[in-house]
Amino acid sequence: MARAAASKTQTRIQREKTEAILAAALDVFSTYGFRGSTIDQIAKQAGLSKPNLLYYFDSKEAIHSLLLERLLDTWLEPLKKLDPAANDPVKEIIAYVHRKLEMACDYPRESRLFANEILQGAPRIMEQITGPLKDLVDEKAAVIEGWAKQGKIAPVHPYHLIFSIWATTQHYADFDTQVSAILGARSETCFEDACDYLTTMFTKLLRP
Amino acid sequence: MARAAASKTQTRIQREKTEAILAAALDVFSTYGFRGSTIDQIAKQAGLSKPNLLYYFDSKEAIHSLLLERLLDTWLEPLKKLDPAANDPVKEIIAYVHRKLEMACDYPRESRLFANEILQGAPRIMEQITGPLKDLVDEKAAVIEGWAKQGKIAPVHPYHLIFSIWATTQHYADFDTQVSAILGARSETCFEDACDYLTTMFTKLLRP
DNA sequence: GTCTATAAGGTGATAGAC
DNA sequence: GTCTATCACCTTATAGAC
Repeated sequence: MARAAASKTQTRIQREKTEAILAAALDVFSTYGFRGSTIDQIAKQAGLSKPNLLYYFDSKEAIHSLLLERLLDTWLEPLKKLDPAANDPVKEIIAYVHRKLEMACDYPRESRLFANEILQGAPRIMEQITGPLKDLVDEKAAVIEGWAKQGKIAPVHPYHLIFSIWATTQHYADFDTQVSAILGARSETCFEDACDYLTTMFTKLLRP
Repeated sequence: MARAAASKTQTRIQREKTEAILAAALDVFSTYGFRGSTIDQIAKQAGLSKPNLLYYFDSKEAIHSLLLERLLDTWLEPLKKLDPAANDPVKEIIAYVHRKLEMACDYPRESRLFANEILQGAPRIMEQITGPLKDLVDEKAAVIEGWAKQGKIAPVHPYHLIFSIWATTQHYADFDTQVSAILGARSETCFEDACDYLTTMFTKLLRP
C-alpha cells in the first residue's frame, strides 16, 4: 500500500495530505481514466511534488485502488437501502431512484471514476462486480420479482429495471458535459427536472 | 491529415490498410480513451509496424479525429429519422428507441468511443456537440413538445425524454462489462429482454 | 518530510536504408 | 511502402541530500 498512509498513527498533517492527494486523484482519474492520468498531474493539483506524493503512496495504482475501494461502499449503499418489507413498493423503488440521482448530482466524479473503469473492461474492479455487486443485485432483483408476483408493482424484468435506473441517473454525472451543452440555460434546473421526469417515468412503469 | 490517406488516388491495398488501422484504432481508443491508448497497440493490432502506421496517418490525433468525424454521422442518424409527420407519435418514438438500441448492440465500440470522449469533457468534439448535435436535439425536442401539446403523447419533458433514451440504450454498450457480469447466463437474451423492457417503459410513459 | 537529481522504460514521431 | 534505428520527450519510481 502506502508508506505513510499505511501507518496507523498518522499525524493530522499526514491525514490532510493523504486526503488532498486522494481528492486530486479523484479529479484526474475520473476525467482521464487510469492510463490517461499522470502522477505529475495529480501531484500538481494536490500542491505537492511528485516524489512527495510518492512518499504517501507507493504507486499510481495504489492511489487508484484506494479510490475504487472507498467508492464501492458508497456506491452500493442506495441499493442496499431498498427495503423488502416496504409498505409501498412503488414508492420504495422511486425513493431508490431519488437516492441514486442525488448521488450522481453530489458525487459526479465518483460516478465518472466508476464509468471509466467499467468502460475499460473493469480490469481493476471485476471481482467486486462479480462478487458483492452481483450478489446485491441478485438479492434485490428477487425482492422486486416478489413484489411483481404479489401484484404490488407491475410485472417487470427486475434486472433491466435496475439497469435503467442506473443508466438514467448516472447519465447526468457521466455525460454532464453533453447534457449541459445541449440544455444551455435550461441546465440550471436540470436536476429538479430530471427528478420530476424520472419520478413520472418509473411511477408509470411500476404502478400495478 | 495523413500522407497516403490524404491522397485521392489510393490503391486497393492502401484503402485496406487504412481501414485496418481505423478498425484497430476504434478497438483501442474505445477501450482506453485517447490518452490511454498508444500507437504501438494500434499498430500491433492492425498488423503493422509503428512507422508503417505513421506512413498512413500523420499522427495519433489524426486517426482519432477521423474516427470521431465518421462516428457523428452514424450517431445522429437514428434521431434524424424521427418523423414530425408520423401518424402515431408513440410508435414513432418507440421506433427511435429500437434504432438506438440496435446501434448499441451492433456498434458498441462506437458507443464507447463516444462515451470516453464525453467523459473526458469532450475536448475534441465539443463543437459538434454545441453545433449539429444541439441543433438536432432542439429541433426534435420541439417536435416532441408539439405532440404533447396536441395530446398525441403524454406531457413529458422532451429533453429529458431524449436523455433517458440515450442513457438506457447506450448503457448496454458502454457498461456491457458490468451488465454481462451481473446477468451471467441471462446475458444471452439480454438485448431481446432490453428491447421488451424499454418498449414497455417508454410506451407506458408516453401513452396519452 | 520534502526536495533535486536521476534511473529505467515507455511513447510519439522521424530519418534513412532497402 | 516497409523496415530498423533512433531522437526527444514523457512517465513512473527511486536515491540521497537537507
